[in-house]
Amino acid sequence: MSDAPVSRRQRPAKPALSREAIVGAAVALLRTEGLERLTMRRLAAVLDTGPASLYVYVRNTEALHAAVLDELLGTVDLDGGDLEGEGSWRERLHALLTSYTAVLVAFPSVARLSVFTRPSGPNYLRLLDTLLGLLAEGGLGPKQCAWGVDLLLLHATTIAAEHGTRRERPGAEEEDSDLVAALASVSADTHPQLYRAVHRGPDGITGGTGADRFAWAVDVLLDGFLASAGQDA
Amino acid sequence: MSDAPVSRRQRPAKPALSREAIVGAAVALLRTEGLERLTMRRLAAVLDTGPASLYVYVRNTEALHAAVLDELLGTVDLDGGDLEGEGSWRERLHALLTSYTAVLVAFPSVARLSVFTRPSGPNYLRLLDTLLGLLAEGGLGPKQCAWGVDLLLLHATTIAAEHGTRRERPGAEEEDSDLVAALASVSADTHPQLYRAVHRGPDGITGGTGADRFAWAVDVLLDGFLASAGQDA
DNA sequence: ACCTGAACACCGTTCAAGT
DNA sequence: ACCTGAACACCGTTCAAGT
Repeated sequence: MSDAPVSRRQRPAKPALSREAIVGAAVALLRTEGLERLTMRRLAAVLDTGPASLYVYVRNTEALHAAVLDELLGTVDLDGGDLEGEGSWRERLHALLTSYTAVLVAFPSVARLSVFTRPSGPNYLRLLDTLLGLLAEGGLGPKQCAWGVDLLLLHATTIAAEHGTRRERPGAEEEDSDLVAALASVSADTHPQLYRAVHRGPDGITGGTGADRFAWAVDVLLDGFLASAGQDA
Repeated sequence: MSDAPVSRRQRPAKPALSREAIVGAAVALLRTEGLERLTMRRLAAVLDTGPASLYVYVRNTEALHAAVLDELLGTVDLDGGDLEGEGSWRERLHALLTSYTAVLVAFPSVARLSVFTRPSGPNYLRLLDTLLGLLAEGGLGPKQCAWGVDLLLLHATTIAAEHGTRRERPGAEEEDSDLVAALASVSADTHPQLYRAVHRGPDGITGGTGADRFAWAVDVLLDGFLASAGQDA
């Protein structure tokens, strides 16, 4: 019996190819190298095969990326972390969106991807359901809930993409300070409004921390939903 | 005198290389081929030279894209089109943002780019100044104006990117109908909130036209700004 | 200073041929 | 059915050598 060749011991057995194995290896590659380096060719190399073999299981690069996004959405904490169902609907909603952005900020390249990729996997559906429940609990009308969920997620996704990108890519910081420099040298004569908005400290156009501004924006949206509900009653 | 060789007549004179000429050709290439095909190599070919020559004037591909974005922002109508200063601040703001999105929807790939590229050119600064003026006219406080401008532009940019992408790329429509199918088959037992939001017609989660939803979102933001101003007065 | 040929180090995707 | 070698048609960027 047991006549598995010794070579199996020396080099780890080449894992059988499967969609699951491919997506798993893709997520691992994402974690170590980032989405930019998650290419069909590199992935094939990791799996010890040629790129052509992947096309049996994955339609193309875009489909691969979508599968990876689906996978990551499973790590979002839907229960509001520490709160565990405690706290007002507004607090739990803040916690949920913060967890969502945290996941994406950890993978800025995926955040960028997810701005333009509508997932449809089970994790995304569960996220939608939970968010809708919180908004309904807040007393929003059906339309405000249905349309608002999109807006909240869009906002959270974009913020995560921006923040993560700034953190990750040196080029982005350059662009940022290009803008900061341009704002600083704006003249009160030609851009009166902008000049005032720039020179106003923490309430100015460049003021506040990312977290402050994120929380502020979420409340703006929620208050806007509430006001909108009153208008089309 | 006049001893320009006849060959000049037969083949149009090779235009002198310059940053201006390069960006001009880049915009032309963008219009005909889209951002995806606006590569250093193609651009060089159009300019009848090798790719290496472009690096004398443009730092890299990213800088080229940023320059192209700057260029396009110049075509946004800041005066609110038909309104020409008529109408309430809210109406003019809607008109301005609509013009902004229209420009970006016409070039979906640039819209995608501009979600993650903070321009700092004169056209962007003028846009900021005009928006700030409209918000101030609406009676918003300094913080609401300064932070709100970002939010409005972010929203408009993202919507344009999404809408344009859906219009342009067949793959996006596939993703979309993947999601529509997933939503349609959601069970009331496992996803009660989502189930209700799906089966609610025009006010449902997939209801309304893009324009409806865009306008609704802008008003949500504006109402949210107004509510937020009351809170931290 | 400006320009460029040629090279380096990559890509995604397809397809005929193998097992 | 699954897998793959090899090819096709591209990329961005650098650099030594030319003008």
